[in-house]
Amino acid sequence: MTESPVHHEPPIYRRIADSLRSQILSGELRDGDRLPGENALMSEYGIARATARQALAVLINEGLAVPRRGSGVYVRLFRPIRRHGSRRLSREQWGQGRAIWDSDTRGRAYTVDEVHIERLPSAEEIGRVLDSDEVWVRRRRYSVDGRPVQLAASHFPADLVEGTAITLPDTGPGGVYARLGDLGYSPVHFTEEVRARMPAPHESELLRLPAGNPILIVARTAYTSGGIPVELNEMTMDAAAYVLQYDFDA
Amino acid sequence: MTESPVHHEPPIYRRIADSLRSQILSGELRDGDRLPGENALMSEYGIARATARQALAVLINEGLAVPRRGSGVYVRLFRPIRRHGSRRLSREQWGQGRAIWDSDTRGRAYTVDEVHIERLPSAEEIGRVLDSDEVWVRRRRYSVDGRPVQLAASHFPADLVEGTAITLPDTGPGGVYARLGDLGYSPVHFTEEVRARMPAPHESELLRLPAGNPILIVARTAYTSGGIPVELNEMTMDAAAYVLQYDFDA
DNA sequence: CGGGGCAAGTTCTCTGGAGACGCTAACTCC
DNA sequence: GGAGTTAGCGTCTCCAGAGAACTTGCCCCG
Repeated sequence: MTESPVHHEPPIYRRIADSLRSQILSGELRDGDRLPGENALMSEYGIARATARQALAVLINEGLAVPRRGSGVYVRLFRPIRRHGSRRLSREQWGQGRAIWDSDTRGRAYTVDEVHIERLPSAEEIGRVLDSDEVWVRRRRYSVDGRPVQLAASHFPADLVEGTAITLPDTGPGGVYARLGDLGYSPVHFTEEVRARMPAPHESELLRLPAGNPILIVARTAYTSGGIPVELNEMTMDAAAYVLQYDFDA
Repeated sequence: MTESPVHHEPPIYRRIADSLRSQILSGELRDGDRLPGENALMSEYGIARATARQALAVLINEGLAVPRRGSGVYVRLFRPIRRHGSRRLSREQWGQGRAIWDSDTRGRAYTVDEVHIERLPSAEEIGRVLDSDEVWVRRRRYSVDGRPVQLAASHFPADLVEGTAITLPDTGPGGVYARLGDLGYSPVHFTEEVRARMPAPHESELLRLPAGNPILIVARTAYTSGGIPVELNEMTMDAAAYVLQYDFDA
C-alpha cells in the first residue's frame, strides 16, 4: 500500500537499553557498576520517568542488571567460567560436580541443606520409566553459601534399593552412585536430558523464589550398563543466576 | 493512596498476575486462550491502564503468555513432554536426538539450515581444552519447521580430523560421531556441561532474535575413552521456547 | 462470489504527576 | 570516637491521558 517499508526506528526506551547493554557487554561498564538512575536518564535523554524505568526494566529483565531499592541499578554481568581444563569423566562419578557461583568466585562446595526420604507409590510417569510400583524418593536441597539454588528429587525402584543406604539420609562415602556400584549397578549411563525454562509454580518456598521466577528444569534418567533404569532425577534450578560446572578429578 | 499500606501485601499488579498465572497453571485457561485484555482488567479491577499492562507484562515476561499487537494476549503454556519411555542410550549415539517443539506436537526432525566449516587457529580457551593450535570448526544452524532454534559450533583438533569427512559439509551416514568411530575414537564420553541463561549479544540475526532475548548456552566436551578431547561443542539456543529431548532407538 | 476499504478493538509507546518505601551518608548527641 | 537519628536520594507502585501501530471482522462494491 503506502510506504510501509519505512524502517521503523526502535522506540526510545529500547534504544537506551541497547546503548546500556552494549556498554555492559563491551566492558565499558563492569560488574557491580552502578547504572545511571531514573533521574539521570530523564535529564540526559529528556524523557519521562516511566520511559526511563522501561529502559532499565529491559536490562533487569535480561538479567544484566539488578535493582536495589533506594540505592540504584547495578550491573550484574554473569560471565560463566566454562571449564578448568580438560579432564576425563568416568561415568560413575557423575553427580560429584562442583558449582561455580558467579564468575569471580572460586569453586565452592555444594552443600546439601535438607534431605527428605520417602517410600511412595510411584506416579504414572515415574512408574513407567522405572518399571516399578513403588519407589524410594530422595529429595534434596542444595545451597551455595547458604543460598538455595537447586531442588533435586531422585527416584529409585523400591525393590532395587530396599535395605541399602540409598534409603538413608547419609549414603556413606561416594554417595548414591557408590552404593549403586556396591549393588553391581555400575557403570551408570545417563539418558534423556530435558531442558525447559519455566516459571516456578509453587516450589518457591524451598528455593526462596517468588512465584513465576524462571527456573530451569532438568530431568535425567540413569541406566545400568545392562539397560536397567535405576534412577530418575529431576532437578529444579534457579536458572537465572546459576551455572553448574562439572569438574571431575578422578 | 489514602489508605495506609498493609504491611506485606503484594502490589496490585502482582496480585492480578498471580491470579492469572494460577488460572493458567491449573488448566482453567488453556494454551492458546486469550487472556483478558487491558481494558477488561481496567474495568474488572478498577485500575489504570499502566497497572493492567504491568500485570500482563509479568506473564509475558515469564513466557506464559504472548502478546499479539492489535489482537490480544494469549496463553502460551509450554508443557514439555518429558520422555517417551525407557530406552538405553549408548554413548556413541549421542547427538542424534530429536527435538520436541511445543507440547502438542509429535517429534519433528531437526533440520540443519546452514553449515559453515572453517579451519582456524584455536582461541585460547578452545586450544587449552582441545590441546591443539588449530581446529576445524563446524557451525550449524538447526531449525524446526523453518524456525531457527539453535546454533552450534563444534571444534575439532585439526590434526585429528584432517582429511576426514568431518571437515566436509556432509559427514556421511551416522554423522560426525560415526566418523570419529571410524578413526578409532569410540565410544565418546561427554563432560563438563555448562548451562547459563544469558541475553543474546549479537547472534540475533542467525536466530532471528532481538538483542537481549534470553538464550540458553550449553557447552559440551567430548572425550574418547582414552581421555583424548575430540570435540568442544557450544550450543546457543532460544531457551524460552525450547525443549530438547534425546530419544535413542538403537 | 471475491476483493478492497473502513472501522472497531487492542496493544505499544510516551507524557506528567504523586505518595510510599528502602538505602545511605551526613549529622547530632553522648 | 562511637552510636543513634535524620534528611536526601532513588526506586517502586499507581494514577490519568493520548496518539501510533497493528489485527480483525465487517461492509460495500464490482
